[in-house]
Amino acid sequence: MSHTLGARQAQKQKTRRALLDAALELLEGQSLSSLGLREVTRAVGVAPTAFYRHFRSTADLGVALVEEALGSLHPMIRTTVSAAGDSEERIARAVGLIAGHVDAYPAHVRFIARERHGGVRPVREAIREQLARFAGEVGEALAGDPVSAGWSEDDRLMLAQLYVDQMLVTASLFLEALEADADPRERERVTRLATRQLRLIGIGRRHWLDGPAGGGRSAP
Amino acid sequence: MSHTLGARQAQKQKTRRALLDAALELLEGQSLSSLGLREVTRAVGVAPTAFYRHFRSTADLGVALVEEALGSLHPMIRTTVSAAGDSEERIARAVGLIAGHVDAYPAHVRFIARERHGGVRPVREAIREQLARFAGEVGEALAGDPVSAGWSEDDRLMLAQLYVDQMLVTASLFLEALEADADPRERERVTRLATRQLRLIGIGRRHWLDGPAGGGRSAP
DNA sequence: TGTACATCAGTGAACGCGCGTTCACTGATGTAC
DNA sequence: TGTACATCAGTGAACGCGCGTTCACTGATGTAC
Repeated sequence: MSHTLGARQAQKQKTRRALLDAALELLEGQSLSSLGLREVTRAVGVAPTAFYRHFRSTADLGVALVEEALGSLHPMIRTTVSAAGDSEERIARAVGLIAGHVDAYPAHVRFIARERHGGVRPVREAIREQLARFAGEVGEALAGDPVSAGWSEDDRLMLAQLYVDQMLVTASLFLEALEADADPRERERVTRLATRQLRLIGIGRRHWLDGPAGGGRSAP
Repeated sequence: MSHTLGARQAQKQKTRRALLDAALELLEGQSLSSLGLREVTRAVGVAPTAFYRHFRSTADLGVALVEEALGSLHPMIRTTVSAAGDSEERIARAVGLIAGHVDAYPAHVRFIARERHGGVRPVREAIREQLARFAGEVGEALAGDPVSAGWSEDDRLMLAQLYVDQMLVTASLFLEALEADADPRERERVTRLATRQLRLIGIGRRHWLDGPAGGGRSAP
């Protein structure tokens, strides 16, 4: 609360926000690699040249969107993974959190899903970096979980990456359900599917160290 | 062998192939939604208007690429899932097949990964359709596997979708390893990771019907 | 508090360029007799 | 086999349009004294 933004800075932030929001909306129907700078400024109602006061290019704007879309997820990760309750409760909570996040930020979710393998390298790299951080955090959280006690760091990270990818797959199924039709049964179907997939992974997790050699090399 | 293509038809096919190949190559550095018709024809060396003799639009060309990229995968699916050998051998073979496919058709793999959630709806839908067919085939193959004997149709499909998504995740990791650097250790790392993830899923699969209620609701 | 000067977010005209699409065409290939 | 006509893959000129980027600018906000 020490220094209030000057009127100039405040206005600049406002324009920047408007550019980011307009871009995110335009990206519902196209990829970042085809998003035009003039499209964005037109949507906001400023001159095309104003864009350069905020971003070097649309790729640069894309990187800013990555930070925004994935940065807000970190608190959620903690809540999801390290929460209390038995296995079944935790799965239900995780799936519910994913569904809720998709409802709250559909454009962010679509952006990440679309640009993760999209045509703009710096954006792909920013997403990869953020997802790697996520996986690292999930891996740490798993260390504090009795179910994966005694696992090697390596094994925890392997499972963490499986969870992160599974989270993205599920989120994008919820997104499809959200936009394709208003049929609430589709949403229910995705919940059921994701729940059972997490359940199967959870079972694999509980038996990971069984068998003669451990580390998943269990007997037939 | 009944009717050889006339010279005209043969030439047309040749141009069509050239357009598809050129597009696929141009798509290594961008998304379909920013691919220009003139770009493609320029790369092939024909007039822009020639494009219309083969495709209505670049989106239409994209749909053709989907059929090509995913159609060729069906035989591989059978080989992967329903093959003989113990669990560990089958996992090794599956991971090897994925790595080999990425080596053989990197552009196809990138195209599917990129456009699965890309900005061109008809292409997304074609990919979704093909992947659903895959999951169906994998589900059928699982029916003939003693490890998932007694599973409901629904459970088999759940696992099949998990496998298909996992296959795509793994393929795109191999692709990154292929293009990012020539370091063969990266490839080895991906092989190790994918192998262990499949192992964990396999363990979950073997214990799916354990426990009091079955269907994955195993006791803590 | 008032004044003089500096900063800088946003403007608007201008540029050269590549885009998708239209149209009438050419000339090799195919077909009917 | 030879001839006359039909088909149609690919051409090339032309169109209007929106693009990214440059530049000198304006005028409100900020700062120094």
